[in-house]
Amino acid sequence: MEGNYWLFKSEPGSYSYDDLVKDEVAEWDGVRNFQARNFLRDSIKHGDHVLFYHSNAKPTAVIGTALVVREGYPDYTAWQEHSDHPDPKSTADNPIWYMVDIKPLEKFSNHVSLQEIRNNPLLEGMLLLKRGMRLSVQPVTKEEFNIICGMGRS
DNA sequence: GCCAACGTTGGC
DNA sequence: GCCAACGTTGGC
Repeated sequence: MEGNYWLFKSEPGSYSYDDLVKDEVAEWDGVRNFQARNFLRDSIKHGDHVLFYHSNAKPTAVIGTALVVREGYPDYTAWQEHSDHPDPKSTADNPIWYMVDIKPLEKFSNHVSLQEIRNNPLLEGMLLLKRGMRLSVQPVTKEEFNIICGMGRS
């Protein structure tokens, strides 16, 4: 039984890879999309590997990797009225949104930009490259994960 | 259950 | 800042 691989998007202006390094562990809260929620709640397991991607950045790129250290549990920021992502429909008794905890693993010496990913024929199947793909939590294959790690170390 | 309006994401 | 793509909401 082997772990799975994921890509998490974050806008560096709100939470960057360096923030993760500083915090040592991050609660991946604030995801408010049902498809991404299902991954967080049902599929992402302790020990799974994560590509940490900066969206809305210059350039947009995979910055490094992270490790899942806690499996899906209710995103309590949803029922905190003054959090960044309140959702009054979610309650402690009946949570709608979920999150996981991650810790930093490896910061790449070479940030792997979206352009480099596009230019690599081995990665042409990546979900990230699909038109209109906006999922902030998405699966990647082991092969894609390893190829991007290789590019990040070169 | 359809679909128009609206809001958000995210690359450029 | 623009705008295409997509998700969500709500009237009917």
